[in-house]
Amino acid sequence: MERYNFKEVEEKWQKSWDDTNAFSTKLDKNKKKFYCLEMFPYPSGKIHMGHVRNYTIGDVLSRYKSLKGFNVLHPMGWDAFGMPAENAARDNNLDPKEWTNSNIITMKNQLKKLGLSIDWEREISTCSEDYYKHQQTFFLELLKKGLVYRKENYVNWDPIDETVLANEQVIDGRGWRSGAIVERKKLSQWFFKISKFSQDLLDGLETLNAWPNKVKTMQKNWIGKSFGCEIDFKINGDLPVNKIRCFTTRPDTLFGFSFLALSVDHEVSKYFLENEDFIKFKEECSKTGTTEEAIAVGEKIGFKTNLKAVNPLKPEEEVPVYFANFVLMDYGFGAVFGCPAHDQRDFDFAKKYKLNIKTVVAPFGKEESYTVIDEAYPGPGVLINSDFLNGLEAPSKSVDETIKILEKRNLGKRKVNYRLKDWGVSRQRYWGCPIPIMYDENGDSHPIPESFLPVKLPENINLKVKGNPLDNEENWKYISVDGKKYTRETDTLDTFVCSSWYYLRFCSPNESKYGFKNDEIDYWMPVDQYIGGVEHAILHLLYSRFFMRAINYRNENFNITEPFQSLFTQGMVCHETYKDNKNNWLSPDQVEKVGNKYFLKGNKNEIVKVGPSESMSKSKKNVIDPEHIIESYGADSVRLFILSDSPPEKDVQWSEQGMVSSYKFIQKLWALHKIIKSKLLDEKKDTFDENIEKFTNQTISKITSNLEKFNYNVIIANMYETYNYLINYLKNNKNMSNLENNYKKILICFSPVIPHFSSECLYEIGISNYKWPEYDEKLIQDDKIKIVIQINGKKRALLDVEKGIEKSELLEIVRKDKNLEKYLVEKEIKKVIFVENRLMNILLNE
RNA sequence: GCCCUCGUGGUGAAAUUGGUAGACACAAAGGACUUAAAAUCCUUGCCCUUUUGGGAGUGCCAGUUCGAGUCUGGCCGAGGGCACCA
Repeated sequence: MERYNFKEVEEKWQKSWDDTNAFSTKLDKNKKKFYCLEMFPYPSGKIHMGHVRNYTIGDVLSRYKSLKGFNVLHPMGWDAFGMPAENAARDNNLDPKEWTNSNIITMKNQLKKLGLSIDWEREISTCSEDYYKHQQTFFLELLKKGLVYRKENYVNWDPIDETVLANEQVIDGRGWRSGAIVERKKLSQWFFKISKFSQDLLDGLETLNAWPNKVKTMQKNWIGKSFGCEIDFKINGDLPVNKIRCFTTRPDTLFGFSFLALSVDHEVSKYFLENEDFIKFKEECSKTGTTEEAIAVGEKIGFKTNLKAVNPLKPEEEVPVYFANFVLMDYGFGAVFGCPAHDQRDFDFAKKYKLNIKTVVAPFGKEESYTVIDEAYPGPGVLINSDFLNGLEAPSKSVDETIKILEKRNLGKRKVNYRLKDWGVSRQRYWGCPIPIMYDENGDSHPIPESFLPVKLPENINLKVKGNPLDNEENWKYISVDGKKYTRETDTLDTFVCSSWYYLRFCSPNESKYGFKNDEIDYWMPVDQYIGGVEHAILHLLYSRFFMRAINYRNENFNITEPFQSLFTQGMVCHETYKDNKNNWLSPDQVEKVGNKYFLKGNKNEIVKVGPSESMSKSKKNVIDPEHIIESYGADSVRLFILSDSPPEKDVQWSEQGMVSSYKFIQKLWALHKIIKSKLLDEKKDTFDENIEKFTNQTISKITSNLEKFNYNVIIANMYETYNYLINYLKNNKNMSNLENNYKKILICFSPVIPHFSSECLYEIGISNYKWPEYDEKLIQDDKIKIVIQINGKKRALLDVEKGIEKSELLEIVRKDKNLEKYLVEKEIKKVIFVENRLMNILLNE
């Protein structure tokens, strides 16, 4: 038997697709469009299994939609700015641009070997001037619209390298390269006013019906709308501070007020800048990281002032005012009203500083005797110990009621607050899009004039400097405009900015004047299906949604608010982890499995420790190189395997055995193909066979609906079922006249998953132009069905009956059935539940 | 710590969306073919019964229902996100 030569076949078809630009797309208003987009990759060096999975999922969909007659846009590009290039370049004395571009070439070749139906004529790279120059235009447009501003913000500062660190570069509070203890430091930075659109971004979520609920919930929580009240607390003390404004969602617990906590950056802090203890305290606070997690987990510490805050509902009561490390200047007004009995964080703080803990909410039914002792009670209940508020249901009625009282007495104001912070886009790095701004001698910022745009990144620069490399480029740093000398902005833009609009660029990749053409985005946008990792659920997706609104804002020609119509978040590719006896990570190809035990390859004496299966990552060495796998088994086998084992939205375990079985399956399909082909050549074809007709229609129906629902793993099962059916069927059947037509349809159904194999087989039976097959609804129905008979809810029989059988008729059959007789004899039937074509449940009087 | 998601055989999973739990595959055991091995094919798969058959069973505990993997509440466990990785 001739074996299937995947190498030859795959190369042949890939070349043919390349030569004919088979997947290049043009705007065609007569055709319905389908824009399929997968999150574009960072060109880190080689593609990894996560890419294989992501792009296979998108490719299956694109090929299917294309066969369905859509004008499919399926582009690919490179998210090419970012830290890894800068680090690799710095460590190996390379140019980030060369490093990036050579990675792009490698990865593009690897993607082509997967047989993806990509329109490579639309390839873009965010680090090319052609791309980032438009981004500078957008930046200046947004600046003009008042959506960009400058403010001070904290960063992770490495005092040895004199550089800003990303959160991931801070390991256990120390800089990853220098080992210095990382400090919080304030820097003046550029911000996008995403908070202006808080409500709009929240409302927009309601329209995204084809997004996973979990992503919508995450974004909703991220935006963090809360209803509450702003309260001005009267302040007594020896400083010229009369009042401090607070936002709270629980004004109803004011009678449990026991301290007021301020951020160390609160304006009141200006009176403490000469206080040595306060300075020390502030330094102590700066050691807590900048992440929310670090603040939440870290110890709560405070600095007591001699100020007192007055309880607005009980003017005779004064409580101390503290500075505290857990209060953020970004949220509310940088001041928190502390009610320890009903907030765990406040409770911990109060315990530590021995402050009053007064219970003001009791769970329902415990109004008489309830007191908070060991932990805060944040749940619902009834207000107690609260004077005129007593008895109100908390928080459902009490919050609203309290706000009314505060408003009436002019002590507070109803307010909606959002957690969403403005987007800081300044990065103190070289390898990013330059921010088109310059500063005059007073330090005031000005847009770079149009005639000086784009601002190009300087080349051949020294990356091994302290601080920001661009800041050290004396030849680049200064610009002279109209005879006046300016200093350039040396920060570059966050790479999330690049990925916030790239999907527009794919619509007009060659437009040179502006980032996109209106008629092209009008046709192609929105993206019909966006596919990527759930790790982008919040930031990238929210930033993109913001970016569309920002361009839309005061722009009559731009009508997009939601860029991604449907979203699919795929799971990760996981593999077991291995360690040797010195606890060093081992890669799977260093490990050998004998029986149930794992050994170091070539050394049966050293047992390898097997760890849990985790997302493939270089640091844990549990990676499988897709290129190597494609070479050994072929692209179709890899595509088949990566889809087969788990639903695409869940994590999948990489398994060599699973991979081999996919490979074998293709070989079996090839053998089947040869049998069918020989039957087709046989001239005696006199019988028309209904069975295969019916089977084919059922298969088309199943695969079509599973494609629509992203049940790609089930499609693979459908493919196995199809093989199992056909191989048995052909054993027992002579030649039939309708074999070719049915086989053709089956091959087309397989083609989105295994395009090379299917193309070759279709070609071999002489078919080159084809569409997605339709199925006949009448043909997929069975006349005979199996119906479940339950007695008192327990399954007792499975009966073969005519489809559509009536309740009374079925009951007669049941009564006569020998196996069921014993249950029914001498019993009275109380009730019969009948679900047509499904089941009958007979309830007996016991 | 906060937010989100997910728990079904030895393993990955399927289940017409409240109606036959375990499709399809991997692994294992037994068998067939073979001098032998590989490859391939067949059978088996929790407990009781020789069989027919019966029982338990979808992380744990309750609840709703004629009926729960699916709905509700509580608990336990795993994973993801937490604003400068992309």
